[in-house]
Amino acid sequence: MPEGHTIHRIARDHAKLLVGPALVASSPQGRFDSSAALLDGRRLAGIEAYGKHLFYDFEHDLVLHVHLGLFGKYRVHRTEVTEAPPPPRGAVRLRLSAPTATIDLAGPTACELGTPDDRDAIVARLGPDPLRADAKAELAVDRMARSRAPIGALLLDQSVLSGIGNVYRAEALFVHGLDPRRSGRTVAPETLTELWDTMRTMLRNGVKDGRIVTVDPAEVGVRTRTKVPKGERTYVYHQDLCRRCGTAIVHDEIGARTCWWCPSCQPAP
DNA sequence: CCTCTATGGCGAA
DNA sequence: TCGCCCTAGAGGC
Repeated sequence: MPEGHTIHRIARDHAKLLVGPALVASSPQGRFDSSAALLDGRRLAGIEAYGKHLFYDFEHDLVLHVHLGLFGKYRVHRTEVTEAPPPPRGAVRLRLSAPTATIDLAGPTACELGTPDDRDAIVARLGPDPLRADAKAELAVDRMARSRAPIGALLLDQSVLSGIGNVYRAEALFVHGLDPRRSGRTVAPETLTELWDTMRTMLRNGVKDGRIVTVDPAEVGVRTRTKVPKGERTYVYHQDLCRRCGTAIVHDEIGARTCWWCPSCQPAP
């Protein structure tokens, strides 16, 4: 489920559950044993989300870096103070417990302990994240405006901007009528700025809703995004027919992932 | 039971 | 560009 919206939501939720008390850390699966031992008994000062990366700031300059990748997932268990968390289900790499909450992490691409310097090095490789208040949109717009690469590949390039994944890229390009194969430098900078704004709005909605819904609810005949039925939440991503004009959706490999678009609403360059 | 898929990213060629 | 890593859930038999 993880594009940037998921990551920022996790940062917010986990901070509420875990910041403050000394935590109990373990690796039920065993693959994070020695690092979990280092975390055990420490307090969490805060959590930062940057693009699709999570940084858990523990006391004494210990930073837990988590990247969910394609398969990574968290499960959250709320408990009474006197109640033990349920036994871990499946391959749980890391379990962190506060008195009233436990989080289980399974299947992450990255789960590693490091220093604030390590964190800075990772962030330095990332383009601006539309969900962050400190994001400089011009950096991403300039990169795209100069690039010969397809715009569909640029949106997935985390060094250009961070947090966009395969669903949001297809949907944002649809909204602006852009064929994903168009080279970045053929797109007007003003359009690229509008594209950035669209992605930021989509991501913010995703944080709020806890899911990706990019269609206008009115177009589907419901009042709110959360009422849009499954399978009707995107215009072109994984669709057979364009939800706006009915044209058959086409798809192709762009930026190493399958991209869907409407050949009518997003005319070829 | 098996096979397939997925909103990601890395390092080796 | 390709292979590979990581896991859960859905669907087929």
